[in-house]
Amino acid sequence: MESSSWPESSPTNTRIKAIQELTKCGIITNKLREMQGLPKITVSDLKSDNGVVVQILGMFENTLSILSSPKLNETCNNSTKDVKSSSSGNPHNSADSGESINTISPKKTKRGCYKRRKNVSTTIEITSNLFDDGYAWRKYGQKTILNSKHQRNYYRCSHKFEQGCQATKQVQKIDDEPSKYRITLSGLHTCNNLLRAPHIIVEDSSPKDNSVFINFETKRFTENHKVGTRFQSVKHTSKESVPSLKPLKHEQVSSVEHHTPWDPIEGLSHVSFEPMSLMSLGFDYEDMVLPGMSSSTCSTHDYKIESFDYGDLLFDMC
DNA sequence: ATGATTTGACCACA
DNA sequence: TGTGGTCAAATCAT
Repeated sequence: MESSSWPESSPTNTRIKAIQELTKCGIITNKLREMQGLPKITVSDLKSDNGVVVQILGMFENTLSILSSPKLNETCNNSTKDVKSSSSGNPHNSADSGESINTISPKKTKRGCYKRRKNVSTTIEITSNLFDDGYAWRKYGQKTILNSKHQRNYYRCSHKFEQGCQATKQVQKIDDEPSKYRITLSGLHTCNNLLRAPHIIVEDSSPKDNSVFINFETKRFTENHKVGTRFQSVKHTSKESVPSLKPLKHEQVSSVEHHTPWDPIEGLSHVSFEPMSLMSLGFDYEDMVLPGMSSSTCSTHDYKIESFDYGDLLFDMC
């Protein structure tokens, strides 16, 4: 379950440590954002200059190690299926392990036994087409929403079980504007599998992640078959839900009606603006303009609202 | 065979 | 108590 390994359910000390780390991250991230005011930031800037990125990386690693420490898992182990899944690293195996655990804790025999995440970051975007944000999403649910013509689709990060990534995403057509979708991103990607700038993520030894992913429409734009399942859900979603992605020119509008032409940098940074995404990107601006992404294949953002709320902490990324 | 999607069921929260 | 978020078995796709 989503919340099991989240600080919400962790011991106070552990949570405080995590919060401290995240606080530092917020400060450093702000520094980084100030840097973005510069005319141009190159990879070499990011790597050599000031070590900010290195600091961010270190802090996130610290946070993640704190949150994924066995101690923490022990405390969660009693009440969730998430832990058993992540410990096995395989959702299918987890079913088996779940059985055994269930015998210990009868409560877990019940489906849907989980705790909802309340203090997770949420990003709401209104977009007129479904672009790929560089992450691998897996659909886990679809639901009819009251007073809404269209169903809402639920996605989680494909690396949820492998890496305990907590990110989830909801996609729903807007009633008034069926051509547009509201995308709600929840949680931060703690996985290291951002595909958009794979050559940057040199630390990742996984060969599958070293492929450039430019998948705005699975069938038409996927250049690398290894990533064919990325956002595959779009292709398969039924009837009304999420149709094929269409190439559009990009138009980005902030919540204050700020209209700007599509900018690959801006656009992408808004697609995944979580700290982990930013960290994983580590890009040069030129690196952002991927083949096939420039010009007409870019997506349309109309506006978005972002905030990162970690309990007592609020990182306003707007 | 393996992994992704569908869909009914279950539970937390307002 | 109703609604929405998630789980997980069944089904589908590769």
